[in-house]
Amino acid sequence: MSVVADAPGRHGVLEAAARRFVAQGYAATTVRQIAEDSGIKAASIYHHFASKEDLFVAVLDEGIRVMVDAFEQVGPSTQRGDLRLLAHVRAHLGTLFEHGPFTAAHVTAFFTAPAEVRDRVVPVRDDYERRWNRLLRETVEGAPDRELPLLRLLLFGAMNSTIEWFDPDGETTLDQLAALIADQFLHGTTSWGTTSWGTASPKKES
Amino acid sequence: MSVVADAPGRHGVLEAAARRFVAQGYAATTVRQIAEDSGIKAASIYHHFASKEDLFVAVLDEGIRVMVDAFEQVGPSTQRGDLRLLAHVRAHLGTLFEHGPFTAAHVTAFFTAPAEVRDRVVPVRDDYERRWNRLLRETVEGAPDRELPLLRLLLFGAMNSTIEWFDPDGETTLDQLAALIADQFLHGTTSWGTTSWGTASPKKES
DNA sequence: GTCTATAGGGAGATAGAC
DNA sequence: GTCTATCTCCCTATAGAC
Repeated sequence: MSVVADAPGRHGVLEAAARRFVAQGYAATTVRQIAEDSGIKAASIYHHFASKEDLFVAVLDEGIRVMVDAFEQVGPSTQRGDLRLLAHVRAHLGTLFEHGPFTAAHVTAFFTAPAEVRDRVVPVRDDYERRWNRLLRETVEGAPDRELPLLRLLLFGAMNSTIEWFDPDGETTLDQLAALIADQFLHGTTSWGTTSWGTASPKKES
Repeated sequence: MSVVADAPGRHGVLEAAARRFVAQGYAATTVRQIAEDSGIKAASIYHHFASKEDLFVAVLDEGIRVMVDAFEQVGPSTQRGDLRLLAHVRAHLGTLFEHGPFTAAHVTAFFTAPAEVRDRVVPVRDDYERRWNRLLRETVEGAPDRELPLLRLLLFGAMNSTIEWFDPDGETTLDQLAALIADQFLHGTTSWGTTSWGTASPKKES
């Protein structure tokens, strides 16, 4: 904790804020802590952001930008259904563990914010969710259209929960975790053993 | 919000606290709010609980008790693999939506608490998680033993995420949702259509 | 078991110098 | 763009009467 960022300025503050929001939630994070992590004083935060609430919204906006970017970079090149879904699952997990703390804030801090703050972020979330609905419609065969949003919510639930227990420095790689999740989502657990994904290892505690 | 409980006393305080913690998280919830919802003054809270932290731990302890109770009541009567898992998925969803706000606090409020508070609850969580590991070992065929905890985490992620979007008063019943989740977990999404689960309907917003 | 009163601390945010 | 100093508010928790 309390690691001073290399470069201050607006983006340094934004990243320090994201890390604190992820670790402690919105309410438990103080502007003074964010300032200390950024290497400046609390009052200086207000030169970059009008309020703690605005700072939080800026963090979540950046988180969505990272997610949409990663989604776009997968591109339509991978065409077969299963591999295409796998590529997007891997990209989503990448935004949680490899592309800074901004996306993780959506998972761990979003619901710790007051409802009025959450409402300001919902519109940008919708865009990302629509991309996934479209993707599932094109890769999942058999499921009726009206159930796709619900299947997406279950897949998001499984993917996003990893932020609470997966250790990216453990035995299992993100590639293996993505393969496991994509395979489980598409084919379930009873048909196990048709593919081998290597060893899986969650953190010590739940 | 701010609904005054019918009966005060220790359990009234506990339930009011659980509701607030679920809705706002640990840090954003004040002892004054809990007192107001319970129909007493803030100072009176401290007659029942030594601190806000103790009150929070008591809520989570009760949440685990509800979960273990529900798990036990399913019993070993349902013997076929798929139906047995379905019964436990249904029971777990029941604790989230039908048995008071205590279990929901584990999903929405647990990670909003300071780490020292979370650590006090981890031991009681372990018990419930072990039951599920045992259940999956007996109902899921094919998966290697060392991957079962990871599959459990994915299933928990999917089940627990429902607290963020499922509307128990909507078109879909909890029975249908449980069937959908159990079927998806065991058989995936590509073999869809072999069973019909009725209409699924999440809330308006994500 | 609940109350009034209050201690003691820390929060978000602003004013104005440099 | 960052600082020091400070305002105002509300938090958890305690003391002691009833």
